[in-house]
Amino acid sequence: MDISVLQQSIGKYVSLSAQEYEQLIPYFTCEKLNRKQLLFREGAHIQQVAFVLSGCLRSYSVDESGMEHILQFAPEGWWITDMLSFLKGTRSHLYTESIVDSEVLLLSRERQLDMFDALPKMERYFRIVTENALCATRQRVIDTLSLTARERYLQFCDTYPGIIHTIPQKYVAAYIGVTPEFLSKMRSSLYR
Amino acid sequence: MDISVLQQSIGKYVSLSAQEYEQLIPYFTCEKLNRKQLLFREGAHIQQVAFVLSGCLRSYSVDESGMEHILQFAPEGWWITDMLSFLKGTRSHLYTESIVDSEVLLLSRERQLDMFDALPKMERYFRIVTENALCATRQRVIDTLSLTARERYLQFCDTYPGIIHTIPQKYVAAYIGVTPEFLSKMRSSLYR
DNA sequence: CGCGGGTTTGATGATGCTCAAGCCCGGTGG
DNA sequence: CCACCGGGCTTGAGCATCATCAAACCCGCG
Repeated sequence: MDISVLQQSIGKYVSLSAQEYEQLIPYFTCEKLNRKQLLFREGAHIQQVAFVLSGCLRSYSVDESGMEHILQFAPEGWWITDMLSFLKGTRSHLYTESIVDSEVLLLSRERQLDMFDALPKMERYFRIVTENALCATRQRVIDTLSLTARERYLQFCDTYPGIIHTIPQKYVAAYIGVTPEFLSKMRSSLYR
Repeated sequence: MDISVLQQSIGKYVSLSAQEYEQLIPYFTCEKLNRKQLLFREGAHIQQVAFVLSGCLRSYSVDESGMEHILQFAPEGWWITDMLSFLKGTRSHLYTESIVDSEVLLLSRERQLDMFDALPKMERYFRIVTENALCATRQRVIDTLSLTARERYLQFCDTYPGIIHTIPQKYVAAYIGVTPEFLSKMRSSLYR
């Protein structure tokens, strides 16, 4: 398996020797996912966090009326899991699904904590990754509070120029918090 | 100054010796804040994170129409700052204000990074605090996507039973994402 | 072909906002 | 003690945004 994507991500924040990278490998397991394959499902205890080597995943919740709401997209180089279930051991309220054929590295919480003791630099790496995720999520809260649906769509196009053309529009709608129908109407009024 | 609130917070996640707690003190500076006093303002480079010893703070943004949107409340025992400016050194888009007379400990990013090297347990502590903050913020995103304004209000009452009666209603409105007028109407229709 | 999922379009309706007025109440000065 | 002020909360009328529901369309795929 080619873990160079992970090495690149780690290398951005801490520097590990070749030997330390070797040491890292046994903590992870690799898994291939097909398009639309579920990695984690609602009701389960999520014990793993996934790092995307290739492809793209999404995590979403389904409300009581059956509507999906997307919490996160995870393209190549991103981490994804249900943090709440992963950290607290509660039952998950999220589904995590592969949008296209993907390859992920899985790391269990237990092994992650062992890793933190064995390789303190990895605790630093995850501290920074978590800080960045917190920033991004806070910005999203601000955006949903202060922007209109139209502005949130434009913001999304700005923030994720890469995936906008590779995923169904209805996923964009489920992320910015509107119905697919309304997104369609916004788009038709924008490009005219 | 009485830093037992901080010790209690740290003690929840890592165990420090009395000597290590002593070692910690010089990293922080203490500051008293009056009601409505601004700690950080928009446009500044936020170099510090604040830990609330007593009182309550809030961080909020002001959109171009002058409306305030509250990102976070920080009662006793909580950390607060503009993560984005604090981490990336960008100019802040947030105001951080003391709601009532408060006492905070300030920690600069520079000193925090020194502290991580001197006391790895504190890096672990902040890793966990950040993980928890990420969980909470993600839950908030889910709630704003899947709940109605009425449900978000009830959720808020549930989540923050303590502060609901100590802060102006308009702050609650600015947090859950409705106008003060509409919150008032929701409340009158709820309690009848 | 025909099927099915995604997207579009249109009519209608609910949710939540804007603006304006009035009220309540604690503080301040005469 | 009262008059007055100002900020926060309430109430109401009218309106904008966005959802719902239903129908049609498009297009890749079996």
